[in-house]
Amino acid sequence: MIAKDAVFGTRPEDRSPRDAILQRPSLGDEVYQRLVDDLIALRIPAGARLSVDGLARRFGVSQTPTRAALIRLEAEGLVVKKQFTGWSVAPLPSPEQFAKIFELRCLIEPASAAGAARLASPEALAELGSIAEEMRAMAAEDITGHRAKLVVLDSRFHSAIAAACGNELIEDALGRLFTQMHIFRLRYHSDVAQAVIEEHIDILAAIGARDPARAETAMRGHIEAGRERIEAHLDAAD
Amino acid sequence: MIAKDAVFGTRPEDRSPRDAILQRPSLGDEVYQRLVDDLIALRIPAGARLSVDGLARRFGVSQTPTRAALIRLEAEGLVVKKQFTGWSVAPLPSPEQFAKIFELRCLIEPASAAGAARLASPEALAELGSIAEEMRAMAAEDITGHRAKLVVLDSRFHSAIAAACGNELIEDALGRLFTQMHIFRLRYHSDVAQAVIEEHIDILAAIGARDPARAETAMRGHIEAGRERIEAHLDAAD
DNA sequence: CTTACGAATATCGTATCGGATATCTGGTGT
DNA sequence: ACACCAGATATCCGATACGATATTCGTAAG
Repeated sequence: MIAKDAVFGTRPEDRSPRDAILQRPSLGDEVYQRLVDDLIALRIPAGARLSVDGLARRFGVSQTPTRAALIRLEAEGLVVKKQFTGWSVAPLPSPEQFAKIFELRCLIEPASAAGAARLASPEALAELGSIAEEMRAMAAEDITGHRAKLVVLDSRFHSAIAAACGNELIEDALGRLFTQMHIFRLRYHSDVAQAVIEEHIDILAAIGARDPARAETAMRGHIEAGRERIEAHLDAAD
Repeated sequence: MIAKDAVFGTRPEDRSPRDAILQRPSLGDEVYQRLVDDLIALRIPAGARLSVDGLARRFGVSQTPTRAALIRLEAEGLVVKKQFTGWSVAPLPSPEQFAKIFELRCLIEPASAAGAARLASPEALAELGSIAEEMRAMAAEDITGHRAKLVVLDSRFHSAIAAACGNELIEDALGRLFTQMHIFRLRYHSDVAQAVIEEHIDILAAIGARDPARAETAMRGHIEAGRERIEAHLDAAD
């Protein structure tokens, strides 16, 4: 894998204590992770200035790891740098850019679903099942109260499929898209619809049945339906 | 655009002197560019250690911009970092990884060709034409003498199509793949075949005729033919 | 109200330092 | 001869101080 997806990894706790001793994360990694958390939760507004000095003081570290984190974030498109002006949070994707995200997803994700149907390990299937079940239970209880959490689980579901398809390049490419999409959806208060949960179960059933063709079409329908849901939501007043 | 493709940009000279005064690149950017040039030309072998101190002395800058460049390169997968050990040039892609590159290209590039057929500007068409013509003239003269140059032009041709398709996300995603592929091809002495040049002309004709469907199928055939050519080449002794 | 100038502020990059860790080297014991 | 262990070395990680330069913003003049 070229770049580990630190945003929507399917198992946040997969770094065992034993490994933590052998390879604890660097300070730069920790600053990066905290900034990612803040950014994808919209705790820092789009366009806000991110001064190296201010962030370093806030996190209690020096400028060296802070710069490292910002450079990584810049490479992922979450922040932008302007010469002699500094870093700032990347502007919100416009609806046009959002359409481009869906265009690319629609090229890649049907194939990732088909690949997952062929190659998913039993553990990966269990992971997918638990995410889908968690979303179903949560939505049955109260869909509006778990808005942010459902959006996170939706990203985790798609990331888990990408991770199971056997092609790390596909996983990386989709990971970048999911981050952008996540921020967009939180900002525009785009809920996870009830239909999403049912579509996830359809996709999971096809993958579990080892039916690549059905997984592919289910995923394609899911993405196109999602695009239409969000466009309808954007047309409505906000 | 999220991340400017600094590897196979179609116009290396598009930074006019006027702009250079208004926004000269940072030292980190310059170090990054020089390292990219060295890496994609294989002037630094795969696996070689890249010490921050050594590179800083070599380029006549301090460690700060050198680290910035290495972090960017790491995010693009050209170098890898090991905690407390340092950076080194990323290992060569294995044939399996190479197949995964083609798998992803085959998902995206037919769509980028179709998009270019719909949206390419006259300037973009002229650019594509000049690249295709340059390759044709070069190959007619002596194909083995211009091996490296033809590989570069091939990447530029595909990058120009990606840039013309109207979706920066597609352009970015493909840019990463082209870099990996370029290095792989140079390392394994995989020539640009005569057929490649003719296939490029077919694709260009379909784009120029504003025929998305034909551009899409031509591109798909081109990529699959390329995969088969390289697999045949790998099977042969090296 | 608009424009221009200059001080304050922040960034970019340099230089240097110390602690922590990996790697290499050489010696010792079996 | 080989495995194993300890010390030396090189490098990275991070902190800090400083100068050069660009941006920003308040203020004054037209």
